[in-house]
Amino acid sequence: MSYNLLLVEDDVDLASTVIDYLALEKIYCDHASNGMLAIELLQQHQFDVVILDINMPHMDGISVCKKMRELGLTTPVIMLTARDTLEDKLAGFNAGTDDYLVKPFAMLELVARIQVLAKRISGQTSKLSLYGVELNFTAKSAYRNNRKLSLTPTGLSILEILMRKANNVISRQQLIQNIWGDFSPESNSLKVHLFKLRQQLNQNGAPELIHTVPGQGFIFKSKND
Amino acid sequence: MSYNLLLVEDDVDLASTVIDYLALEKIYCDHASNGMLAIELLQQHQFDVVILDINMPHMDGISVCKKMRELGLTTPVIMLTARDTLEDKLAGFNAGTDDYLVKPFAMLELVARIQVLAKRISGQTSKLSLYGVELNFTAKSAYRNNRKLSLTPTGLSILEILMRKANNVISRQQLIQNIWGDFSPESNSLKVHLFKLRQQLNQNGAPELIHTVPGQGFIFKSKND
DNA sequence: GTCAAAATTAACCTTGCGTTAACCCAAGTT
DNA sequence: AACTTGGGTTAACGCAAGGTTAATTTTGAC
Repeated sequence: MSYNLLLVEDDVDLASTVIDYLALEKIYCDHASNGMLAIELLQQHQFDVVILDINMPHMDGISVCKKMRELGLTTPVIMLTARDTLEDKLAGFNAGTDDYLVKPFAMLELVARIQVLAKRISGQTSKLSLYGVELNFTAKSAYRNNRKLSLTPTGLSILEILMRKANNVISRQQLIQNIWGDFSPESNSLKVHLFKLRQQLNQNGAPELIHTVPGQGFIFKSKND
Repeated sequence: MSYNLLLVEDDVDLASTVIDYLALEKIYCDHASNGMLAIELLQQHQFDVVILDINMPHMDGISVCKKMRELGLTTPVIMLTARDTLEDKLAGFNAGTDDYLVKPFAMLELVARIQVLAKRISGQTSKLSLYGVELNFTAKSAYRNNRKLSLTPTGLSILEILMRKANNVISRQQLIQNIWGDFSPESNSLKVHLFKLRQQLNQNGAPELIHTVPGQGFIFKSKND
């Protein structure tokens, strides 16, 4: 998995050290040497995470973060700083940062924290694993408790739709829309697909995961409570 | 905004210190003294964030977190620990934690980090919570004191209408208008719906929340005001 | 063109929501 | 006291939504 970052850091040497290291981890990193530029780039491109140095001339990291949030930019932010007093940290969180890392830090810790944030945002994984159900997109296969399910393409896509919105009710209409697009079968096709999908999922008495919410739709979750 | 946390910590004294402090911040915190119990509680209830001590007998925090993720529990985790080596941290992130805080830590920092994680969740699930009644729009379900109510679509929408205008009287006409639009049933349908809704809300002697204002309509409020 | 897999259809069964009507109760009116 | 009015409670019914099964059509690989 490769991520797309923005590093905001006025110290060019430090910046290139970080960028080079992250490149080894397949994390690609744009660089902005000041806050103004950062805001501009953020408005033009989509980043997974922003790494923000606090101590910068002109516009410091706190202000950049505040400005971002004011502009409605919700990209996760990790603040980097040498200052580790509680006051500084609170100022950071107050400005809307998601994480706060004190220099000197280990690159591996930065990478770990980047991954946590990036994973949350981009649901773009090739595998989806939830409640013992594993969905492998590249292999187009699904497992429950390590037992392979035999699903048809539509069965698989129904499962995917439900799992991606786990714990959310999906209406019949939404399902139909997502599977068939604007025009769809006229009869109980969906019902049959759902039935067969559940049949596969619930082999040997495994608990139901696709719950019906009468009059509302279906929901993928562990227990019906 | 009030959050609902689970603290997993075997040291009961420390636990109650944390819980008491968080209570001041309007953060309500259940307590599990061991990993097993934590997993069980997590499967039964919906928490915004889990605070997980790493160093516990029997099942340590790392294992608890791993187990959670295996089970598909995506609740954000903050690990608390006295161990601050890079290895320990990486083990934590590898197990699927969202944040890692080294003891001793400032309560205010913990609170700040809780809020960051909780906010991210609350952005994903839209809820309305009032007087112990929780309305989850994404799951289209309602709870009172964590007990699930079985409501029909109309029941749910009546509850929603009343809760959105809590402490205001809603006339019958307004209710009918909002539920059925311009043309509506001719008989006592609304009465029956209301009756069934109250029946669900007031199970095991819970105090009435939907009060009748004779000749005016209905009002959602707690008794003592 | 054949064949198997997948999708759709139709028919039927089961569940449960919404509506209705009928009845109950208390308070106010005549 | 009988009647009216606003509201609460209950049971019954019809119908739509959902689930199940089998048969038929479509698709796509060979």
